[in-house]
Amino acid sequence: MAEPPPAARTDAVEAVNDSGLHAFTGYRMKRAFSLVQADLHTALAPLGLRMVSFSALIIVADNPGITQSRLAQTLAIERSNIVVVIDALEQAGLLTRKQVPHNRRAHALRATLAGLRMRDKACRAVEAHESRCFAALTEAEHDALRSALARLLAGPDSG
Amino acid sequence: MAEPPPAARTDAVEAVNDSGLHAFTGYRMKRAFSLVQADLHTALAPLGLRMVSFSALIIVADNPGITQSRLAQTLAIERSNIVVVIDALEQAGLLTRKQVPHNRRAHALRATLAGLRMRDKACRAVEAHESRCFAALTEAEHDALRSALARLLAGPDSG
DNA sequence: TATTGTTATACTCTATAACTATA
DNA sequence: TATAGTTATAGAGTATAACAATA
Repeated sequence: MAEPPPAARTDAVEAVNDSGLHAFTGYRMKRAFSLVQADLHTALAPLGLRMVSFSALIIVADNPGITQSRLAQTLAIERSNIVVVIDALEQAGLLTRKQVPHNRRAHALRATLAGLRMRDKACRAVEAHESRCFAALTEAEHDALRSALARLLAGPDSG
Repeated sequence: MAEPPPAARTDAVEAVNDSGLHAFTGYRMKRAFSLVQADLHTALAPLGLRMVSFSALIIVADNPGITQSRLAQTLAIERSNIVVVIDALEQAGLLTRKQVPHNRRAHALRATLAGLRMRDKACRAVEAHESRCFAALTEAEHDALRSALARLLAGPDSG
């Protein structure tokens, strides 16, 4: 290890040692996700979508007739918190809420034509965002990241 | 792939297709981090620490005399938001705020003896938490995850 | 004029409890 | 009794603006 150059003595306030924190994988996940999240927010904002409404739109588009409870369960958010998300998507004309014939409690969600188009447009925007965010990774690194995350999500009792 | 067992026919409401969402690495990061975050919260709660106060305690312990601004910068949070975190750690007797001799604006933060002990105890708890959370990964997978995250944090112009 | 710590504020995200209408 | 949707609310986390003291 070389000494720091003399020029750095006056203004280099001494680098902060954050190695203790970065030793934890969870902390790295937090910081990395924070970067991705910020860029995604920027990518979706012009479309009038937030992360959760984007996620909901995709699930509804791919699962016509899904109920709010099932949607909430799929997104791992509370039933009560999905309401305003669906409200916004419905008011934007991107999906419809209809009574289920044989269960008048449940509401069947379906993407409208505008919703399907928005889904496609948003997916293209998010794909571009991911290309930007993960550009520092090689294909192999990206694949390794994706499969490690999948393994975590599958749980400890799965291989 | 085997067919699902007949017993599942009646109650299996039809599996939800969430492949469109999981195609996005960012979504996997969100879900995986959410799991880790919840477990970490549980691990730190008995010690009276939150994630941000744990992080702050580590940085202060490893960087005696650091100012609040430098700490906030290191943790990538706003200066204004670090105040209550430091307040809590100070009131818990885990660190001290002292005037810096040649700059009466700045406050030098130092961990107390109790703070250093709490840091050690909390680190052991978090290490146990990470062992639990990442138990599904092989050593190689965990390393790949850590290095991919480090690459993301280093930015696109560093490889 | 710029920086450090601070306060106030607001907005998002998330979690819980409780209500209604159905089943 | 349990479920689906809803409302209200409270707690974190986060971001901005503005101020006093100091440089």
